[in-house]
Amino acid sequence: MAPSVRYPRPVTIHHVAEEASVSKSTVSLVLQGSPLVRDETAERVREAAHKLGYVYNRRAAELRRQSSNMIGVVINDLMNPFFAELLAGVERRLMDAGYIVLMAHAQESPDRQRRVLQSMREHHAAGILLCPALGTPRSLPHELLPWGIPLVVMVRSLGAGAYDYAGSDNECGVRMATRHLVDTGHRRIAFLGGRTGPAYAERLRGYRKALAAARIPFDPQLVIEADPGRGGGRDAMARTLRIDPRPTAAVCYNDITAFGALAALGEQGLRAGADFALIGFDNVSDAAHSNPPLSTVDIHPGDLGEQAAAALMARIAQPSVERQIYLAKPRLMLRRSG
Amino acid sequence: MAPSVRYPRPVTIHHVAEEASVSKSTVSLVLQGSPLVRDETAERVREAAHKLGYVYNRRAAELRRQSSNMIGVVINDLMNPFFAELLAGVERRLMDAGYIVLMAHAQESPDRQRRVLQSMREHHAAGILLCPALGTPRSLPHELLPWGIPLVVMVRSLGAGAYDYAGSDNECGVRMATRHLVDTGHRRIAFLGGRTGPAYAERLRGYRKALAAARIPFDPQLVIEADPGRGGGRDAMARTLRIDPRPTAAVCYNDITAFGALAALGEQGLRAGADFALIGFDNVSDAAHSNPPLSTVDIHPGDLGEQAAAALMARIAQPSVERQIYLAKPRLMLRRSG
DNA sequence: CTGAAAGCGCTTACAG
DNA sequence: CTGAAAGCGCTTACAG
Repeated sequence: MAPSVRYPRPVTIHHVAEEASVSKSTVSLVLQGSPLVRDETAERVREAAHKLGYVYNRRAAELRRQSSNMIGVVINDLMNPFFAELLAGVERRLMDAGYIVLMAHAQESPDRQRRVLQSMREHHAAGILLCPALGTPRSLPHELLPWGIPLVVMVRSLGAGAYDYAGSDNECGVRMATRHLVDTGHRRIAFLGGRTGPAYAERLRGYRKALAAARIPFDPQLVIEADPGRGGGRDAMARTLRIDPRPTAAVCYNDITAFGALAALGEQGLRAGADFALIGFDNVSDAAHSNPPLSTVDIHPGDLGEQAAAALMARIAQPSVERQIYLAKPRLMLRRSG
Repeated sequence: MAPSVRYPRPVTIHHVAEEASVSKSTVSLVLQGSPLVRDETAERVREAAHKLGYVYNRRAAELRRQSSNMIGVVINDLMNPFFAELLAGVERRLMDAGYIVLMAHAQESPDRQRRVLQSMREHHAAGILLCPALGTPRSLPHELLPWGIPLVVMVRSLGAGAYDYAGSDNECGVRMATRHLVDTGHRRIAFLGGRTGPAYAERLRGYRKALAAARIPFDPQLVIEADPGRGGGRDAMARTLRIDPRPTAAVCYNDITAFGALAALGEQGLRAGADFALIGFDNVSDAAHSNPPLSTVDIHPGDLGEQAAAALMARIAQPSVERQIYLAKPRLMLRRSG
């Protein structure tokens, strides 16, 4: 059960009204900056409020007017800086617009995710920004429809369905990266890391398409699955270096996978860039300062979060707007690694 | 002004009561799992609630009983994985205890911080976990006292004052790291990165004490100030390598500073560990997979967040408990870099 | 064991 | 321009 705390009785508009010798309604009006109240009266009310240390009770106000300025945002992998940056972008935009965020970290657990969603509903969130846990049923957006609370899905697509979405063009991004590797002379190019999830399939497709375009036969041996994290990237690279004939380049599922791969390369005394070409995906801020700095596909994580927030706010303002799909346009960001 | 959204009229306990042919009070009772209601009746009520798609209005309930299960947490630098991990720990513990978190990213702006604090107050947060923005007045905890809302300060101390605090033993951690460097034969040891803030002073002191203990004269030229980030670490290391005679080792203000330093080392064709010994501070999860893996002072970021949350919950449960101070015990985590 | 009533702190027509 | 009254959805003594 939810824990609770009691507070000392606060000063309310009632007390302010008394102090200023007006009615509660008048106080409420001036608090809302209504022009209906005479300046002189308004000033008296404000002074009384200040004198008594009045603090607005937003919960009471929102209950009465059936509104809310809280937005639920659920993130599933805060350990990945990509999501931390996404969250920062979301929060920045929302806060600037006067919202406050109810944040939950579902840790890739669909069950935990379900619970926080329910909790956000009970708290009357005005909208929800969801970056779905791996394994989230595709029906989720549809299930939330009757809740009547605006939703935008971020980063991980949930298949066809009439929900707003903000993500990146995964296929195109990886295609560009792979093609760059081909253009710089590589033939044995691995696809490193990742394993499941909507983004994985799209990125892998980009890899295959670029290969096909260059008439390089697809070799399943070169797609090395691994946990989509640093450890996974490290393992994946270690395995890659044992393949015979050895690949000379790789595009990674995401930046942190690439960081792990950088570590593995270092362990073998190999230098990314010189001895092995490596490209990541996301362009988290760390990428500019890794050893060596990572070439990557830039999808502007923070900006993506801002766009998602903007889409949600648009949906809230106008529930009937047509379906919004924002796909960050990937840009190849070449640094030292590839 | 805060934006707002209207919702369709929801089904309330009133409707459930009608459907189940009981009074509102009875419905409320069964919703709370009270043993005062006959099983048969309770079951009928639950069925009615389910049938009508009733959803509990927590706001209304909390307004009535003057309680809250929302905890405000303000983080100031989400771009630093240390804080992201801290946040994840906080959230994990809080959610498991039935709370939901109101999260804000003040981005090191005391003004922004002030606004979100105010907003959390208006929303009746049951408690606040604050990792203060750089430049936060030391009087802040004292100013919040009359708010009557439990507060625990995290990571960055705000000087003397009667507030709960969860952080790490900075001085001790850096002393251990410096001493390790001394013990492995280094004499010219730099202190890299950081510039201001409470943690900076403490860490620098640890460095000086370790030097003093080893009878190595302190050389101000070897403390290289820089932004406490990756870029700063990179610059700082570049500058360090130009010092004559050149230092052979460094302890860094934090892990991301060390990551930047790793990059700078790589640019010069130097290998951390072999050519230059480097130790970080925090032990963020990336540290295990950097190139090369980073030796660092482990203060268990996630755990620290959990402890802070636990302290807050203890304070909420018992407002009169004596002052709580949790200092993570640092452990030297030796990997490849130093 | 269950119901009628008051009240949490606000807003919002509606009179005047 | 200002006040009295009803009501948002719940909980909680208090009767019965």
